[in-house]
Amino acid sequence: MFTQSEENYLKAIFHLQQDVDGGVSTSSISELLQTKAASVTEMVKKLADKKLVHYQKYYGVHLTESGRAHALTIVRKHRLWECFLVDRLNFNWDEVHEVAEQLEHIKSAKLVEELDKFLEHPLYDPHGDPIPDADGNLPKRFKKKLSELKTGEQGVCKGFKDDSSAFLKFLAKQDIGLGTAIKVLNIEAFDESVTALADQKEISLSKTATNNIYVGN
Amino acid sequence: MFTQSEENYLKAIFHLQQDVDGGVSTSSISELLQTKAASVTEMVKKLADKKLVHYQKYYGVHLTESGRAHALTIVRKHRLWECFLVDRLNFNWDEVHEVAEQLEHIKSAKLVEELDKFLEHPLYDPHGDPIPDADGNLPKRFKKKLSELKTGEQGVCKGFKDDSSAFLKFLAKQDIGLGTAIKVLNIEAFDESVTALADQKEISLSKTATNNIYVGN
DNA sequence: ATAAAGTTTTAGTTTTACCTAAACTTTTAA
DNA sequence: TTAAAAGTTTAGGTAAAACTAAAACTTTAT
Ligand SMILES: [Mn+2]
Ligand SMILES: [Mn+2]
Ligand SMILES: [Mn+2]
Ligand SMILES: [Mn+2]
Repeated sequence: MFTQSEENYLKAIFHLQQDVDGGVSTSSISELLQTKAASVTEMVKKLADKKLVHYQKYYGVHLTESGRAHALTIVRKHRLWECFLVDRLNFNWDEVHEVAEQLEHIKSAKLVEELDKFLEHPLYDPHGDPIPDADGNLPKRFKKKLSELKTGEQGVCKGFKDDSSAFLKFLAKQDIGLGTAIKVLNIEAFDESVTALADQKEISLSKTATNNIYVGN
Repeated sequence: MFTQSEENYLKAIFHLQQDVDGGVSTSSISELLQTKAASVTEMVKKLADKKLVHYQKYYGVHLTESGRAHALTIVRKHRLWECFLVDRLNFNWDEVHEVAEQLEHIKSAKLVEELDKFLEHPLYDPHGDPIPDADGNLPKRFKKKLSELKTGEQGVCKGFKDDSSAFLKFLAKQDIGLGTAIKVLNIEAFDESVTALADQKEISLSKTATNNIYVGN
């Protein structure tokens, strides 16, 4: 159906679309996919020919319904495979992403649905990211950040904006994971760094860190 | 490390090597991989540059130690994934091959070893083909064919030479699978077709069929 | 309003893995 | 033993997906 490269572009555009209101820029795609802007322009034209994106020269792209639907199937596969790796194969949450990047391109409708069944239809992946169902419906995502809590407030860790291996390893070191209860003890006026109680333990988190942690109750 | 295409060539040469004593011919590779002979010649030169095969113009190729080692890792992955699909995801044995052709190229040493552990170190895949261990050691393969049994002899089905979907579906229809006991009742002098008792049921098998079924006791 | 800065597109290359057609080598069989 | 057939390699080309360099366009800042 689609090439691996086309799928990577669709997924990238899907993710970038969530952070902007207008079209997704050539440069943001090239940055995310580690390619040059010129390569993006070329591919984007091909995707437009295939009616997967709307493309206005110089003003970026956005996914068509068909493009979005396909992007969601890739995201679904990526996150299901991450569940499999963590829940069944003893991978750590900070080492599944690169493998899932490969596995998400395996083409077999039956494989995805059987994997989903095998994992008992998980709603969130090991990083708290929602898994689209077979029809492309996304469970709600928690979008309140730890940095938005005031002194004395508390929340339960529901997901992470940055899921780089570096950040995930850092969180693991502080014993923060999905479900960890975090109470804000103090917010430093100077740099907005936070002193917090995470599962009884007192820790200190920079603004950069608190901005990348989603909380709920 | 290696491209998907290079891996497919290595695996093809590995499989073809088992049926011939001299070098593996360009045409046999091109037939197996559904490419043209000219493409094979090109790739084979590249593999020779990388010291994965020995290549003598006009006399075919054979794997070097390094080429064989890598071919074995791909075969290992292919067969482990087939086990996973059949044993854990409810795939039929005749629908796993194409998916395993994709999965065998996923690059992650940890994934292979964890999958092997998860499956409890299987020795044979769903078609009775032996799974190389992490060091590249292959369990013994049964190589006596059903067509070699004489009237009155019996054997237990241990594997299949042809594992095309068509043949596997045919076997399933006759209720023949790994472990099925088969007793030869009669061999037709005319075309060497066999009447046999397979798990109490009387069935008739062509020479083509009996040539593709391996038996042991 | 215009120039500078930044971004995007176009034009021209490269690499990989294929292809066809022609040339060459080996095998076969008259 | 030799000529035809069969198999293989070489030569030259294409398509996909990347790249660089340079031109074109948009945005921003005087
Ligand atoms: Mn991921
Ligand atoms: Mn994830
Ligand atoms: Mn197979
Ligand atoms: Mn098999």
